[in-house]
Amino acid sequence: MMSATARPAAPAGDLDPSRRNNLALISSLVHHHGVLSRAELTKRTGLNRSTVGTLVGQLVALGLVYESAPTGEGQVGRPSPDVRPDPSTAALAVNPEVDAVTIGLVSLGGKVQKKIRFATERIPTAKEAVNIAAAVIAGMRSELDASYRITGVGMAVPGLVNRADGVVRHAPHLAWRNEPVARMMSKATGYPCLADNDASLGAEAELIFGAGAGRGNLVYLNGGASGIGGGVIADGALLRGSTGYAGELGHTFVRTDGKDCHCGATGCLETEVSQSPLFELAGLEGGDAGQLEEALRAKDGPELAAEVARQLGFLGITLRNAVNIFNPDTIVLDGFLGVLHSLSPGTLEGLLRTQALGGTADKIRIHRAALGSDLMMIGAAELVFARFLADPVGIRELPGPAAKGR
Amino acid sequence: MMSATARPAAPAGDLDPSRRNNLALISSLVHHHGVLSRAELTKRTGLNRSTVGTLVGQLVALGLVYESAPTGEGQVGRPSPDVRPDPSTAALAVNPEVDAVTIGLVSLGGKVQKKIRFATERIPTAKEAVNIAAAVIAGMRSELDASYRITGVGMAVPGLVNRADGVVRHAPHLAWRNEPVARMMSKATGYPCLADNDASLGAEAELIFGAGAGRGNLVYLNGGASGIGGGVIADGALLRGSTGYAGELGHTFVRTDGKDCHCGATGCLETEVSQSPLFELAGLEGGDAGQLEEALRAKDGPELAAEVARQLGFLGITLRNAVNIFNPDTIVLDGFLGVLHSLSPGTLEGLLRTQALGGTADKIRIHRAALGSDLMMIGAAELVFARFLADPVGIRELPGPAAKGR
DNA sequence: CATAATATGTTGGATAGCAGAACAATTCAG
DNA sequence: CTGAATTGTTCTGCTATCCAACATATTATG
Repeated sequence: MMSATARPAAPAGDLDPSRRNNLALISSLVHHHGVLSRAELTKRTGLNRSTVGTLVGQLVALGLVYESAPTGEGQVGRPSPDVRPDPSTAALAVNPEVDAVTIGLVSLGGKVQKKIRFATERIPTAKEAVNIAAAVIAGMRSELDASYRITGVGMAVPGLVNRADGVVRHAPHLAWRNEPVARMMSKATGYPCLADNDASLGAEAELIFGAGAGRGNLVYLNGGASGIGGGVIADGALLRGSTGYAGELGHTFVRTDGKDCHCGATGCLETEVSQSPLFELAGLEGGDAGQLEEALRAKDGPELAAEVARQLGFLGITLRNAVNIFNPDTIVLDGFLGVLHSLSPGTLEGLLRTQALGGTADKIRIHRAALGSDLMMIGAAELVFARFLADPVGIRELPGPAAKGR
Repeated sequence: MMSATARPAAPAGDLDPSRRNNLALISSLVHHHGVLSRAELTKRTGLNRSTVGTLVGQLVALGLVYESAPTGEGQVGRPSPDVRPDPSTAALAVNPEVDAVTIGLVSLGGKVQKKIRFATERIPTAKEAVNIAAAVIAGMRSELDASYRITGVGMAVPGLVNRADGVVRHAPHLAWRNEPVARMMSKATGYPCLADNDASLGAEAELIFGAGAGRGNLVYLNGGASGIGGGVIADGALLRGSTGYAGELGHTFVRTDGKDCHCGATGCLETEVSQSPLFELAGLEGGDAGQLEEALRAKDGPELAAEVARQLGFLGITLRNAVNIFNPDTIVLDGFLGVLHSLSPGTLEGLLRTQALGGTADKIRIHRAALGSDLMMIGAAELVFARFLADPVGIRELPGPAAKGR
């Protein structure tokens, strides 16, 4: 059996493409849903009972899922065993930031098993970030070898990243340029490694496990110390673009005669909307979004209200553009953008209702990010899982250290 | 053999999904390329020679393609017969505008066989547009029945259209609201009918047959009497959005304190960039983009240059946003936007080079639309073909008049 | 508490679609 | 005219799936 999916026959990984396809389908369903009975799997895939049986059996043998005793829920008929993602299959996640490198261990199913934040005194270079991550991973090594099957390392980097080759083209706040971080990380850890933009991965994580679960059109905006990052899920798939740099909503034009932005343009969202004036008004030196919100809620006043309104106005322009362009069902705001939104609930919704086209704005749900600080870990791990789940049997050909030239 | 593509098993149209998939693959390849030898088909699909043989045979029997004598090109070995789209399989295309309704006959392979522009004195209502089109089609009926197999009618409407149900939610320049045009057209003609936004269809047509052929990331902008429409191809697929209204780049924010737009917002591209001042400067009362360009080229002067620069500046802001968000490889400008661009070549490229992120702007090609006035016909027909090619065997279940309630 | 009804896992053919091998056809090179 | 190269054609075998019959486990019913 052979079904040529699109391009010159995918390098047949030993298995019939039909089988590979169906294996990937089932393992992805289980991974994304957490628990799914075999009966539900047959319904969702449309495959025959007997076929699902053999497929699940194969996945169990591969260590991707396991079957557990049916949770008798009072249904008539023979109970169907629960199929769950096998948490011993896992991926490592790395997220370099301005002031820290965070390393995580995420198991299949999207659960963060471990998270280590390594604070740095200075902004880490690419080499330093890789070394820190590699050292932490080396420390976990015996535990990993004993209890987990590590499928690879995923990196979430705040900047322009080419997912295909794992090169960071430019990460302005980290001052990285043309750093082949995936290759470096592979060499340092021995695991295959993939990298992508942090906000893109955040968007995917929110789509699969978070606020946008089940929705196919999601706009994700994250506000942090390193500016505003954006990721877009359009019609169920992450927007990548021709060279992989799509989704940079932080540089949407929002103001005529605005300030100069480091990107070369003027009037970018990122120059008008930032967290530093908020931290100042809150009387804080630094901290995370939660601390910021707490401090701001305590300190009320016209000055604060004006600043919040000003920033929300510019954010609203960006969202109005995004709604007209993407027609999303869900908008997810993370970091201090989520704080802004919750300080003045309804404001953004109101702006969209009057300014966006087609009167479809009423149906858009604006959420704060649901996954919190685990988001980047889950997103980065998903980078690895996605590739793994697409072909659970075939020999992985990630740009690992053992990979032959290409 | 069965491969569950994604959702609850596609309603098996009688045929094994694997076979259906491969048939669709081959017919699409032939449709998009025009001519393809059987040997090339085996290479592109990765399927076995023998399999391609049976598949092509089946498509010939279905009347989708035909094989013709090999064009001996001096290649060693047995010549491979050419496979071409069968032009007797065709679709009808309808494009209502402010001042006319255009009806076309487009055959498989994207060739416009016939095009009739029916000028109207007033802006047509939805009912009038449908009646005009139905009358023209009725006039062609005997010819159609004799020489063509019509697979359906596609409509390209300047406004927000829901492709799924063929309802025009709002077409401001036509003053249509919630018009179920697909259903109306089906009833009037007896053919299954589909409808979508004109610019979206233009983008698809340019992707498949025009300036963006082969590229997967394309931003299409069309400037006409009815404002500025946009369509985006992201990673090979048209951007649709949750309710099908994505791509409205004409309402990108480009100016603080700009004029009010009919959409409810201020400072939209469409309010700042329009063709009427250009026609005034050219001393024309009306006409198409070609006439406008000719007149403007004859009439030089600082006033004109200033207006062109002003409009290009705002267009540049929109493109800069679009480049940051979509990271496209191709930008296609149609209508008077194409004229603007060609009057001052290099201006937009320069703006993007300095203002867009990541230094990838150099690789972006900015084109004028290649397909000219046939564009909407081809795009609208493609709407029908796409559905037909996806399952050439299965009984079509378009919302035709014979379709049972749903 | 036994039996019926229902839903689901399991097993053994049957079928559809594709690959592969052997052979035939057609062209170019000398 | 012969050999090499390429591709169409035919036939056989394999694989993944579906289908039908049966087995199993639970709830509903008297």
